[in-house]
Amino acid sequence: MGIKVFIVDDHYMVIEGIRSLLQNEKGIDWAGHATNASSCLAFLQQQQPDVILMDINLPDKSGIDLCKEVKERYPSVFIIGLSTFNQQSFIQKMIDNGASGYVLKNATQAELMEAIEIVASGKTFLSNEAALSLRSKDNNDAPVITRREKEVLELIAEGMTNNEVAQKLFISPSTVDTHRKNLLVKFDAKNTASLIRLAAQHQLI
Amino acid sequence: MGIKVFIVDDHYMVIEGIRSLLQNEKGIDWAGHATNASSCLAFLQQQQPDVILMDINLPDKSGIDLCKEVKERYPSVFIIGLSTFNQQSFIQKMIDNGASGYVLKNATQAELMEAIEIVASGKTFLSNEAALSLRSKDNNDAPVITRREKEVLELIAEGMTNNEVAQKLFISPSTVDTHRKNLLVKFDAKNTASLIRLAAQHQLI
DNA sequence: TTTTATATCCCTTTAAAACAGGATATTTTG
DNA sequence: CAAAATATCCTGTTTTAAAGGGATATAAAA
Repeated sequence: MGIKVFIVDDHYMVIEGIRSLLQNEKGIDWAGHATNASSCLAFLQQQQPDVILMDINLPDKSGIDLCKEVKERYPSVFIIGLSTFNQQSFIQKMIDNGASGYVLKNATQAELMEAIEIVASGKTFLSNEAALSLRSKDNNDAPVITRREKEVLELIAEGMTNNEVAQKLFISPSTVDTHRKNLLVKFDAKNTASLIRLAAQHQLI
Repeated sequence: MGIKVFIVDDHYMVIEGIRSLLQNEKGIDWAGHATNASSCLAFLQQQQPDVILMDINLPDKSGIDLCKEVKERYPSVFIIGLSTFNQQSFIQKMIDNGASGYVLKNATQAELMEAIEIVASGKTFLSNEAALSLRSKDNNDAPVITRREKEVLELIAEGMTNNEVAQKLFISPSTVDTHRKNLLVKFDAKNTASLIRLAAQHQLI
């Protein structure tokens, strides 16, 4: 009875690749795969694997959100983030949301196996590049913004004015203005243009 | 003697996935793989496969440029673009540079096989989604902007006002305003916020 | 060569954002 | 519980952007 591994990735070729890398490993049992967040959650209602390899980009929901949801419902399942992007913000968010590891898609079989085994034992695994990225100094961290501020930010990014955002959220235009002011301060942005650019760079919109 | 297929992709898992998908196909011979453009070119000096599956994102050079280079030197080699991105501009550029097909990474084995066989016979293959994307009117393609407009756009994204941009570029604020108006029209943006978001989404800033 | 695209410049009015400087109620958390 | 964070709302003023309407010179393409 090996480690039961499940995969969520919207790319069939990546699923096949991982299956191919793991199929001859004795310590690994293939639990199955999903190509989106909802079928992953549906699968988990039936059975829980030991480790989930989870892509960050899924069609219906971000892997970052899915990670949080899965860990809330099934805390005993360990999650390894899987991505082509070696971005500090992604890695940090996955870890924050309960992931036990992060592996890049250009990882070798040995690296993948190492990650699965370490994570299954309850420890944390970061691939070399991911660990480096987390430690890098040119760490232009995204500012911490509240849920409400994020809502407002997204609506502004869609082109809405303060009044429109206010109507949409059933709050006063003054409140929207305040959130906006706080966003400018938090991002150290001079105006809306730089605010949206910074937010986009940090993948917040 | 089947169709000799070579793969260039920087993701080991994708290479494994494709190899796994193709290994039991009788009409296919595995010619090898490369994880970057230069080792792909080095391989081609030794031997030429019939079909190259080529990722658009490579570490040293874009697949789009590599495609052009390969077709110039080895016109008899057929190339299939491979990408997670179903973006019209990418597909078009690959075709323009001599690719005979475009397949998304979430393609099934059947689709991949079909693509390889059709392309090897000298015809062109586009996956369903790619073909749709090429024909779609709600073309999620970046609008064509002039060099000057791009300059202005970048400065706006940095948080500069019209007056500041004008000073920087040694032109009148009125001119900056005109460029700005044209940018809003070209991007079909309601205001600066949506303009910057769209520009960021199209990797223009 | 004539059209088209690009880049430049101007005016006016209205709408929106930025800035300043408050206040209060409700959560969250140490 | 008390402090901190969050979310809500207010009155102003100043600055900037958006929308509408123009115009001219030049370079590139048909």
